[in-house]
Amino acid sequence: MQQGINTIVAPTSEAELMQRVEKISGLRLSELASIMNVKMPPDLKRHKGWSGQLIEQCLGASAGSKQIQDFPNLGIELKTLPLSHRMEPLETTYVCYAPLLNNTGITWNSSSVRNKLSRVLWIPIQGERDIPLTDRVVGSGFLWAPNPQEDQLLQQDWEELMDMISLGKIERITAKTGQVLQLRPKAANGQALTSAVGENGDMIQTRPRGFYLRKHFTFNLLQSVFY
DNA sequence: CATTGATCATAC
DNA sequence: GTATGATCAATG
Repeated sequence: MQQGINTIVAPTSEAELMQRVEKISGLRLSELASIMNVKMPPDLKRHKGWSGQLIEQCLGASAGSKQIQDFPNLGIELKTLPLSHRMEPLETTYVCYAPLLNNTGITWNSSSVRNKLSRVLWIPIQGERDIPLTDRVVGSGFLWAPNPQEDQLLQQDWEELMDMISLGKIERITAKTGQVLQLRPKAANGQALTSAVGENGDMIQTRPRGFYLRKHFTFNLLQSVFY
């Protein structure tokens, strides 16, 4: 068994964080779970965030549901990325909860989306469903920050979506809206409701939403990093 | 068969 | 309910 990576202490530097990232690269999820003394679920059907939380623990990310980056002292957000054998993302990437109310005054620069995506540690993980969870291998994690073009695309979509939300057009937003950023339901189930601005500026109840990165966006950033 | 809309676990 | 970690699975 590997030594020295079963830490829960937050990394104090980027170099320290990346050393830990290198140490878990190439390991199967079962090996990682064993090292961390975490029980493995049979699959992800009822444990969708399991691998993400396992990696968090391995790297010493601060747990919890706080609206901050995973490594606040380093300004780095952690995201796992399920990949096919062709190195293509298998899922969209959740970014953050979408504010539906009281969002006047929020700009792209002060938005949660930009804050979360300003610097991301991506950890690729084999994600194909025919590979048993236990055998899926962790890939080489890498640091990424949006380049000017990516930042502009994200800003465009964010502004379009936030405008619609502010103007009471949230029910007109579908997952098709946005080139690289999507707004989709984000809740425990379809019955969950939250307040939002309606068509006439009134208050309506709607499904909570979250921001997600489209797969082609994460695919492209993978390409730019590895080629 | 890719995508959209729905859903699962957990902390507070 | 809000927010974190996400993937599932019905549907077109």
